[in-house]
Parts: sequence; structure tokens; C-alpha cells
Amino acid sequence: MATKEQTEAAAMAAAGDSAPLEARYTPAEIEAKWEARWETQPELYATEPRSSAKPKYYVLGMLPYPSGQLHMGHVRNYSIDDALARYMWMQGYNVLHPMGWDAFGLPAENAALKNNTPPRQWTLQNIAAMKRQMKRLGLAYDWRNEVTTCLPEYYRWNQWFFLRMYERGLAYRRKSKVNWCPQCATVLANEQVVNGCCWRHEEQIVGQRDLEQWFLRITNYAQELLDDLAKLDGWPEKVRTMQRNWIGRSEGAEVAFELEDPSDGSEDEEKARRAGTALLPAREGVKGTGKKIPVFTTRVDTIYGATSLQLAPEHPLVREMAATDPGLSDAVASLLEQQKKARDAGDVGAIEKHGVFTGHYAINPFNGERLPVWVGNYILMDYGTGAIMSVPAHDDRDCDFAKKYGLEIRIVILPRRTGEAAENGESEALLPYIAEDSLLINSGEFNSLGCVEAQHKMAAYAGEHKFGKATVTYRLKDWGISRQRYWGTPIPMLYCGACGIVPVADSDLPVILPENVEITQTGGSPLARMPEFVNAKCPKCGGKALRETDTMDTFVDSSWYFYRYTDAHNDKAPFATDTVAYWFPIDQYVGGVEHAILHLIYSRFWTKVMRDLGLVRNDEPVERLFTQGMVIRNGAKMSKSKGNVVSPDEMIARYGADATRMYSLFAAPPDRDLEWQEDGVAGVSRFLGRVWRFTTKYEERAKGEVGPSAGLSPESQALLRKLHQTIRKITEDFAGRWHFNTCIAAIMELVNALTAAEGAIGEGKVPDAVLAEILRALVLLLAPFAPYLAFELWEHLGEKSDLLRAPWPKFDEALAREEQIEIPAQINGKLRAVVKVSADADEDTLRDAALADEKIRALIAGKEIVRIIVVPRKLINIVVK
RNA sequence: GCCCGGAUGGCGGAAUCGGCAGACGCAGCGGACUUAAAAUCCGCAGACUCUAACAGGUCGUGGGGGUUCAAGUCCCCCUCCGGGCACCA
Repeated sequence: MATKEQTEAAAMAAAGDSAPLEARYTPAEIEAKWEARWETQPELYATEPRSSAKPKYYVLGMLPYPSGQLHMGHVRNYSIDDALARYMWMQGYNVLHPMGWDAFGLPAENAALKNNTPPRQWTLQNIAAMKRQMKRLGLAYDWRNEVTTCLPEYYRWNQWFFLRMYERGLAYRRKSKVNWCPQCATVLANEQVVNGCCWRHEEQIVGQRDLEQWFLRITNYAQELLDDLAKLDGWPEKVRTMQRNWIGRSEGAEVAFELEDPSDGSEDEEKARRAGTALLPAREGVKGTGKKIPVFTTRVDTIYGATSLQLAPEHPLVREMAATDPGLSDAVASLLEQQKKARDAGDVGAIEKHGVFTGHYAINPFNGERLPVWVGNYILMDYGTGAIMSVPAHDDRDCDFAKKYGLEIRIVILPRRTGEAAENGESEALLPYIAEDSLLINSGEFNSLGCVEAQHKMAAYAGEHKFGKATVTYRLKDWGISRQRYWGTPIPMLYCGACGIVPVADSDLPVILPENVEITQTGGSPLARMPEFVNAKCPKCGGKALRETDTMDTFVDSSWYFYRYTDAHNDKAPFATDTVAYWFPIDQYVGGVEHAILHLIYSRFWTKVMRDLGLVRNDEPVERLFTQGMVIRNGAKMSKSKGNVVSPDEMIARYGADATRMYSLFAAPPDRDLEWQEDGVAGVSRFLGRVWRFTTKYEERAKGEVGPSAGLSPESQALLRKLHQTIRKITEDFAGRWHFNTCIAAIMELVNALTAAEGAIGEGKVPDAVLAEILRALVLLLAPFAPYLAFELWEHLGEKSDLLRAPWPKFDEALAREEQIEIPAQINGKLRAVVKVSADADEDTLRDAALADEKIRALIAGKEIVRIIVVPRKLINIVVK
């Protein structure tokens, strides 16, 4: 059965027999010709040395994972940065526009299982296939500085960086509870857990495991990563906000509550003591056990309203208490069980609050009251100290919990305005009351202070009395990079029986990832099953040592790859500092918003570490960031499961690379989602055909000199005006707005004007010199968007120069200016007439022109003119009664 | 729940600073060319209404209110769609 493409190809071939060759636009032929030519000129897209007089420009699209097939998202992404790169070349910049492969990662192992192909082979095949597709698209990359992260020449520097970080205490190992995806059979970073599920397996609930893990101390840079967001004014505000939230700085205080020694509790207290729902009042003779429970709070001002402490179920003190209390132990176990069940049910956002009283009390250091200590399932062990003071009157979550378990609720802040106090503060129905614009009550010596002032004074008080201090807590956690997988960078560490943990010596790098590996479904790292990999010699004592078998998170690879492009073949260092200093920061980075947090925050961290190592001089890697929208079809993101995927190969085969690329820029502004409509691609292809036919039809006349623009016919003047308006529009858009959809629309308008003027052109009213100017400029304007056609037509116009470095056309304001313009004339804001005036007509002229208009005169006859608003070049509005 | 986007003809979108809403393209309709079709070219095209026709009129940018001579654009309230975060103390 013939496919649709075959049928269409046959139809095209049949048409080719009859139609005159010169009249037909044949993208397949043109593109094959230029692709072959460019292939023989690898230096075409080369950068110039640092000594170049040209200003540098580093434009970069995010490197793809080599899945084997480009998808439309890639086509869109790379059409944007390619257009910009080409434009900057034509503007005379020394352009770096590289490409590479994020080549480590799980799919290669999955593919190995499925097809019995080794990960390396599978990956390199995919890279070859995708590189072919990129070349077919005509993307302007200098492949000589290609970076492939799974090759030892690259990943040895991951290892080298890891050792440098280890030396500085930035890489460390600790046992930690980790997110575990059973399908990946590996650890996931917090960032890779989406709604409690694996980011790769959206249906897979992530579990927890305790493992020894390697971490990078990104939290050392939390404050700088936050502060420097302010410098990134070339980034979308949305991305900066997401990173700000991710870092999650919050200011507050840490206060230590001492566990009470209940041994001499009074008789009267015994009943209350057992329930654990009420405070025990301060009294003489209360003793502490010496065990401190630090809590973190942003609202230390409400501490007199604290009526219980809540500990995370995993809190070490809870474990300790449970050890001697089987009842508590069971209760906590069931809390954790419930939590797990809720999570398994996919109910992650709002797990119902549960808790259990531990039987212990802790002393509020501010007032000596004893608070019942509870275990609450809503307390997170890995944020703050894993323990909180619960203030039900002034916190949503504590309020829920207290109501459920009948804990005391005590109001300690009231609105400043007493009227509101009656309405809000004193009515329990309206609790919790949270506003910080409030005054303290029931708070001892701090009464009647404002909340914010009280926060400072109380933190200082805690400091003076040595039971607390003002602190800052971040949501950002250290970056766990250990993965129990094969296809990644081996972590260059050894475990020696005698010396303990020992780093691999620099001279022994790279630790090569073995290739003859057997991948099985059993999980755990396959490397651990390879004695020839695991058994090593300790560089310290020469004794037997075991190699670390975990590999690095692939986000390590992409955290610094763009530095390597500047010096891709350096085998002495990751790159030369001077070369990086010339090219960095990246002037423009283009990619999907899905990398707003992970990749972009790790990259920023890596840059700061490299700066502190003296390797780079920039604080930030990326000056300007552009996040393009998704490609969707039938309203949904393209995905295999939805069956709405459009293959770039198919589009290119049917309409050509130029049309495919240009459509992806034309159908929507680049920052918005793009609805893929194949008819639209056909439309762009038709347009390119019109350009082709028009230009080739007049190419002989256009081959001569570009002439003077004085003394021309009105037709010529009109065409030149349109041309210079178009150049102006596109030039301005490239400077920042990037609405390439309207740029392409403007080129279409120009071509429409040209074909509409064919009569005049044929009658000789448009001299050859004018045609020469217009057609050359048209081809130059098209070059960033449809490079194949542009190169072909450039040659047709007799140009020998390389179009990529031909100077971008300059617009002439004088030629772009309209002489006569049409101004709307309104009466009471409603359009009634259009008057034609000279473009520089002043207010009086405009008013007179409008009042002289026959239609206007008729409509205002007999009415009183209240006011006339005249905006030169815009409109006239006559207000009448 | 909180924080960002967004909503404009049959469709994708345009209107950059408050000044002719619907550029450009798709789909559609009519015509030219053709034996015919494809390709190509020319023209029409927001809705409603009036008219034999020409010409006109009214409404119209998710909904409601407001500011203004003038609002897709600014302000307030609401609805829906998309994205991010989500017990972060």
C-alpha cells in the first residue's frame, strides 16, 4: 500500500515533467544541493580567534537528550536560536553557536534491555541519526566543537570537578533517606519527584530508602543563588520567581524547648498530664532533663500562644522515646503507614493530619509553661529542625490539628484597630488569625509590641538567654548526585579497608565506565557486579580498595557543558580560563521552560563553584534566557500516548526544511504555545514558492548595480518604502521583541506588494536598480528564517559572497517614511471618515481637513462642537452635542 | 489554597506608548487559466440589520462594572483554560 508521502511524491514528480523547471520551487533539490555544499565546508560556521576585532556573541540552544529522533519541540527551539545566530553573523558579530548531546541517562539502559544493544552503541547511533536531522534542517553549527557527555574526554572532567569539590568539602557522603523509583531502580533528586511520583514515570509513586549517598553542598551557595537572581534581568520573571521559591529562604528564629523531667510532677497535674491536650502551668521546681528540642519558627512573636510541640515522625527524639514505649512505637508506625497509604493513593497534596501524644512535656523557655509533645504527620523532618511549636490560634495547620485533637487554642495577637479586634481577633470562629500587622497580648513583657518588632526583640531575648537565636532557613537542600545506575559518570572514589574513603588520584582519571556490561532488570548498579571494575588499589596505602559503583546524576553533565564548547578538545583542563572569559557569559540561551529550576539552578551553582576555584571569572553563566512555548496539536502537548505526534522528517520530506522551520516561527510568537497545523506548513511552503518564482523571474534585471533612490516613479517609491519599513520592523524585533511571526508576516506583505506591482515592473516603471536593491534585501531578510532558499536565491542574483556573512540590510528612515497618510476622523468616538493628509500635518491642518470633509460636515451640521481632539499622525475626534 | 500566564472571526494569530479591531496565514466561497484536474493567479470574506442595488446603520476582543473625547490595551470584581508551587513551620 502506498503511503501518503509516496502518493504525493509521485504527484510532484509527475508535475515536474510538465511544468517548466524554472517556474517551480523544488525545496528537495535546493536543500540537497546546499546541504551537500555545507557539508564540505565545516569551517563555514567557525568562530574567529579571540583577537578578532568583531564583538563576540554566544548563542545557545539547550542540548538535547539523544533519544534517536528530533521532535517538533527541538525543531522550534533550534529554529529560534539558529535564526538569531544567523542574524548576528550578518550583523558582523563573532558568533559561537554550538551543539552537543546530553548523552548519559536511563533510556539507554532501558533500550539495552529491550533491544539487547549496548547503551554506548545505542546512544552513538541515536546521536548520528539526530545529527543527520539537524544537518537536514540546515542548522548552523560548527560540529568541530561538538560535546558528547558520555565520552570519557568529557566525563573525566565531571570526575575532576567532583574531586575539586571533595577537597573543598563541597562533596560529601552521608546516609540519607532517598526518593526511590522502583521502575528506574534508582534514587531521584527532590527535583525529579513530581507530585510524589517519578518525573519519568508519571504513574509511579516514589518510595523511600536509606542509602549512603554523595551530595554536593549547593546550600552553601543558597544565599548567593538567591541574591544574584536580581542581576538576571535578561531572564523571564517567571523563571526567576520559580527559582526564588525553590530556594525558599525564610527568616525566623530557632528556639530550644527543654524536655521536662516529670519525676516530681505534682499530684494535681497527673490527670492533665496523661491527656496531653492542655498546658501545664509554670511553677517552681520544674526540672529539665537536659534534652533540648530546637524548633524553627518564622513567628516567634506568637510563642506565648504555643500550646504543644509537634515532632516529625522520623525525628530522632521520637525514635528514642518509642524505644522505651511500645504504645508510642506502634502509634508512630501507624502514622507512617497511614502517610504511605495516602501517598500511594495519590493523595499527596493534602494528607489528613494525624498525631499522637508522646507522654512527654517540654518547657517553653519564655514563660516556663510545659507543652505537651506530640508527633504530627504534617511535620517534615527535612525542613527546619523537624520540630515545631504549634500555635493553633495563629497558624492554619496548627489550628486544624488542635481542633481535631482538642488542644488548647490561645490568642496572643490582635489587629491594631480595636473595631477589627472585636470582629476578628476575639472570635474563635475566625481563627487562625495570621496578619503580621498586629499587636501582642498575653505575652508577658512583650505585650503591645507590633509583631515584626516583637520578632526581633524576642529573637534577641532568646539569644541573650542562650536558648535560641534569629536564623535563616532554606527550602533548598543539598544536591544528591548518587545514582545506582550504569550509564553515567563513575564517581571517582575508593573505599580502602585501611584508609577509609579515598579519592581517585587525578593522574588516574578518567575512571572509565566499562563497556562490556550486562544490564539486567534486578536493579542496583550493574557496576557492582563487575569485579574488574570494583577491585582497585588504594592510592594511599597500595592495599586493596573497592571502587564506588554509583554514577552521577546526569544534571552534572549539563551543569557545565556550555563551557566545554569553547575549548572542546582540551585534554589538560576542562577548558582554558582565558577562552571562557572571552565567550562568557552566554549572551542568549534558548530552551524549554521545563528546565527553569533543575538545569538552570545547578548550572548557576556550578559556575559559582568554578569561579571560586579560579576557573572562570563570571558569576553567572547566562546573560539572557529565552524560554520558548510548547508545540501542541489538537490542544495537547505532542506525545506518543496521545497519538498526536508530528514527525519533523515527514514535514521536511513533504514541504522542505525551510518551510518546516519557518512555520514553527510563523504560527505563534516564540514564547507562546504553538498549535501545529499541517495546512499552515503548506501555506508557508506556498509563500516560499512565490518568493522563488518572483525572484527567479526578475533575477536577470536584478543582477546589476543598486541605484540612486532619487527621482523615482511613485511605484518605485512605494516599493522602496515598503522595503525599508520591513527592514526596520525585522531589525527592531531581533533587538529584543522576537516576534518572528510578525517578522515573517511583514516579509509576506512585502512580497504581496511586489507581486501586486508586477504590472508596473513589467512596464518599466520600476528600474532595474530598484529591483536589484529590493530583491537583494528580500533575500537577506529571509536568510535567518529560510536559509536554504536564501542561499540559493543569493546565488541566482549573481552574488558570490557568503550569505551568512553578508551585511544585514540597513533601513533608511527617509525612504521608510510615508508621505501621505490616512487619518481616521471620528465624531463622538465613532469612525465617520478617513482624511488623507501629509504625514507631518500639524494639529490645525488636521482639524481643518476633518472639518472640511463632506461627510463630517453633514453629520455635525446643526450640532454644537464641544471639543476637538487632534492627535497628529493618529486621529481626529470631534465631540458634539 | 498560593503565585504566574492566557481568553480576540470557522482556525493559528495581529494591533509594540490608550487612538481605524481582525495585519499575515490557514480553511471557505466566487472567478481566471485548463478538455479536466493539480499547480498558479485575481477577487470576496466578524456578526446582525436595512436596501432592488448603491449606500448606510447597530453590535462586536470570556462576563460584569468603572476611568477617558477614545479601552482588546488602564482600574475593580467574576468565570473558564494552561503552567508552576503546594502541610516549607
